Parts: sequence; structure tokens; C-alpha cells
Amino acid sequence: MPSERPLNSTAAALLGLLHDGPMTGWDLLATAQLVIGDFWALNQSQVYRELSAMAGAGLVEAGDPGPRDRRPYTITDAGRAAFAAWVRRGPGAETVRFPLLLTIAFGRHLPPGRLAEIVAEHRARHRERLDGYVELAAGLGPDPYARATLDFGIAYERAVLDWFDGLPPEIRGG
Amino acid sequence: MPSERPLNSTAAALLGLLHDGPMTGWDLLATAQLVIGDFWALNQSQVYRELSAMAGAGLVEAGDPGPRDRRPYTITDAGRAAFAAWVRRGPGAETVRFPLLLTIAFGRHLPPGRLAEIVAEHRARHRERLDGYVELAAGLGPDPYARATLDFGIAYERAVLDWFDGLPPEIRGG
DNA sequence: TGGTACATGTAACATGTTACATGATTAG
DNA sequence: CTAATCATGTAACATGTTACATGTACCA
Repeated sequence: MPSERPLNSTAAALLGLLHDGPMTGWDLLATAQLVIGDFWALNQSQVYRELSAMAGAGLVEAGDPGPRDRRPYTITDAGRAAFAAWVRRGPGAETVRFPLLLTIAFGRHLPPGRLAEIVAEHRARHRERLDGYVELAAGLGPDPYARATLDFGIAYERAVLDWFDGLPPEIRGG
Repeated sequence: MPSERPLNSTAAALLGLLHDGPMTGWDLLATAQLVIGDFWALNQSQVYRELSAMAGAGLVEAGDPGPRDRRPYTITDAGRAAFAAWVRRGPGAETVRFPLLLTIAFGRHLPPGRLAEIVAEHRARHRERLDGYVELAAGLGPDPYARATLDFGIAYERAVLDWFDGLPPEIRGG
């Protein structure tokens, strides 16, 4: 029963959120998407799956269902220990999977107009994301950790926009 | 037999590379890691799996094994059509999964010194990546598509480094 | 009282990762 | 001859995605 394989990052993130008190799967999903969703995507199925797995491993405990079957999960001491081990171990390298770059890499197989269209679409999405982040930043509290992750988003989106603006006419369109 | 579900991006990328002529799984892996590996990770198992699947679907044809069982795959007309449809359809949004941001988001659960250590390690890796890209860029040909993807890498790594340098002392260490 | 949002969960499948088994060829 | 590298492939598992089934509570 000792030496279970280390937590995956999604499970660890859920445990991290549970440090602030018991939550249901639904609440965890919403909170996670809000707090870490921009750099660590997760969905409903995953949350429930990780919760059952962690309940099985004794890292969380399911409480009695409340109204609407809301079932609060509470982190256990084992869960806190597993989380502490995970966070202490340090994160791996990030993975960037950017399909637009794939399309551009094979750009010679596309009519130039179509490529420019695609590029413009994506630029607009990034513009919106940046605006959203900047707005968020204005209303942010003093927590340096939340600030740092949001700052990353802003720095990233700015860099992407600048990159778009520096693309040659063969790609951006003339 | 018609209306097979659309290609996944990894399969499409392999088809893209096969436009330049038949290649074995091994060569495809090496080429792909070189050409698109920085923004579209793939590994050996995936390559062979996609090749068999695509062979089954008639998008590629396996040739006769040569020395060392090297088995060249050739793109078929159906493969070219599937690739064209994929590239024309346009890419989805990128996914960034950045475990370091997860660690920072939960930074209050770490001793500050340890967090600073982790941050410094990651900064160093990004520094190296940037240097590698810049070096690559110096020897690059005139292909605007390859240039654009490499420029993305450079813009990204520069933004990440700047972000590192702007982190507050609670995170970077004093 | 009917629609919308809440809430849980499962099933099926796609994709990604790691490890292993097998053998050929080449370089030293 | 032997170690390293080349090369293919499979197995097992982890993770991510999509779709569906089921039902509850709230609000207009």
C-alpha cells in the first residue's frame, strides 16, 4: 500500500483546490476552470474520474449527498501528503500543441487566401483572449501567485499578437 | 466507406511529410521531430500506429521491406485528398499545458526557497531553447513557412523569459 | 407547469506514454 | 566478435474527449 505512483497533475490540482475546504465535483470543475483553466484544461469527466480514483486511494473522502445529490469531497491527510509530495517534486516541461503552426508549416499546400483567412481568424481569438486577461488583471487582488499566472497569459498573448503582426504577406495576406 | 471521420492532426502531419516522397516510419519520426516537433510533439509508437491505421484506410501504401526491414510508406491519392481536406478545414485552438504555472498557482503550499529553485531551473531551460532557436534561425533558408514557425518559437521563448524576469521576489526569490 | 440550469455518472473511443521484445546492420 | 545504433512492432496503461442517460431544483 505504500509507494503508489505519483499523482498526475490534474489530480494534484484538484487536491490543491480541496485544501480550501470540501467541494463537490461540480464546484471543483467550475473553480478549476476559472483558476487554472487557462493553462491546465480539464473537463467534467476527468474531474469525476479523478475523484473516484482518489477516493479509492484514500486521498479524498466522499461525504453524504446533499440536495441534488451534491456530494462533497474532503481532502484527507493522505491527500495532503500526496499533494505536498507532488508540489515539492517540481513540474515537468510544458507542452505546447499549436495546430495553427502545423497548418502554417504545411502552408504551401494551401491557397494563400485561405491561409490568410485562417490566420486572421486566429489572430482575432488571441486579441479577445488578451483583452479578457487585461480586464481580469484590473480587478485582481494582491495574491502574487494568481497575478503571476495571469501575467503569463498576458505576456503570452501579447507575444502571439506581435508574432501575427510580423508574418510575411505570403502568410498574412497582402 | 465514404465520410470517414476527419484526420487527426498527427496523421495529417505525417501525410504532409509524405508529400515529399515515400518514407519509413523511422524516417518520418525523425523528420517530424525535426520539422514540427517543437509545436507538435509525437513519438515512435504514435507514428507506427497512425501509419497502420492510415494504411488500413487506404491513405498510404506500405512498400516492400528493404534492408533492416525498412518499410517505405507512400501517400495515395486518397491520402492526398484527406490531407487537402484537413489543411483546408483550418486548425483548432492551441492547448497550452504548463505544469509550472500549476505549481506557481499553488505556490503558497511550497517553501519559498523551493519555488525559487524550481523557477530558476525552468528559466534556464527556456534560455537554452531560445538560444537553440536563434542559432537555427541564422542558418535558415528562405522558406517563409519554416521561418514563421521558428519565429513563433523565438517570440514565445522571449516572452517567457521576460515573464520570468518580471516575477516578484516571493516567487523568484530575493 | 414547463423550461433552464444544476449535478452526477458512465460508456466508448481517441490519443499519448512507457516499456518491452525482436532482430538486422554497422563500426570498431 | 561485439557493442551501439537502426528499425519495427506490440502491449499495457494513462489521459483526454464526446456523447449520452438520468434525474433534481429553481424560477418565471
